[in-house]
Amino acid sequence: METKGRPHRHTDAEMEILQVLWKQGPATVREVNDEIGKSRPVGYTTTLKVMQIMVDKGSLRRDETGRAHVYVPTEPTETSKYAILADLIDRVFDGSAADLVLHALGGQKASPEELAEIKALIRSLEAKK
Amino acid sequence: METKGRPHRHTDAEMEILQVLWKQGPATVREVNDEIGKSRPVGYTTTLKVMQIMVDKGSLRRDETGRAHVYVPTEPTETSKYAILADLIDRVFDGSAADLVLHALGGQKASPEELAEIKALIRSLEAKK
DNA sequence: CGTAGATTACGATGTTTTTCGTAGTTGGCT
DNA sequence: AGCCAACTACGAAAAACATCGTAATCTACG
Repeated sequence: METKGRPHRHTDAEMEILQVLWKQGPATVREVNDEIGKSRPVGYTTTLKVMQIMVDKGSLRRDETGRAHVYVPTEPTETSKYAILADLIDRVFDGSAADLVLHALGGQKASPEELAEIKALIRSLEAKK
Repeated sequence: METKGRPHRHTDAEMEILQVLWKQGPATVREVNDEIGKSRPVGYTTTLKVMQIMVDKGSLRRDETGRAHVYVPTEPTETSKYAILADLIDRVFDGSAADLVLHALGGQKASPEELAEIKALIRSLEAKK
């Protein structure tokens, strides 16, 4: 295959691991594997292997001081999330962030509190300009 | 691999084709291939093959009346977009649509008009409750 | 200090996805 | 009718991914 010009793109297995690291902070293979194991069976060495590949690719860094290496994403979580969104907006929503937002909110997935939060953000964006 | 319980998931090549069909409406392989060709080199039979696979999988339907078959997505565009978002919200934004929206808006990609539009939607969602 | 338990390294395998070549078909044109 | 250009069908190679087994390595503990 070819990574059609999307440098920040992660495979499914990689995304799964990133999620855990985002949620739990720096972690060992065992910790990540245990967490993934909660939702689906997966061999320890499978997780290890993918994490090693991610280090090779540069998407994870690791501290090899201790017995069990501790892994951490190279990029800040926010940076990754923005990149993933930018990619999706470009590929699916025709470049329109608003279109994506409209769809996201249309999918009845936001609570009143969340809607309020979003309104607040919009107000601050409008003020800032 | 295993499709970890995400029935509506399309591969990259499939997404690329869907995008063209979403943008241009029903189209022949040639039309789709020409469009993709604008951004990257790809063989005609490659596109053909993927589109045939998509017909097999049920994500495209085709009209075989004419010489060149005309393809169209099985699912409404909106349905697919909702599904893609739901998947992303689940996998990257921890199930929070609001979190996704916040990130999308934080990426300075929305114009004042768009923000107004979003506000309007929020108001209508709040009213509906 | 030697051994059990856990961890890392690495190679191999199976599956999915992407890619394309070749052959066969069809329709219009002369 | 016969030919040419464009199209479809199909198989198969290549690339990318995910998965795991085995071996080597380390460390803590008894």
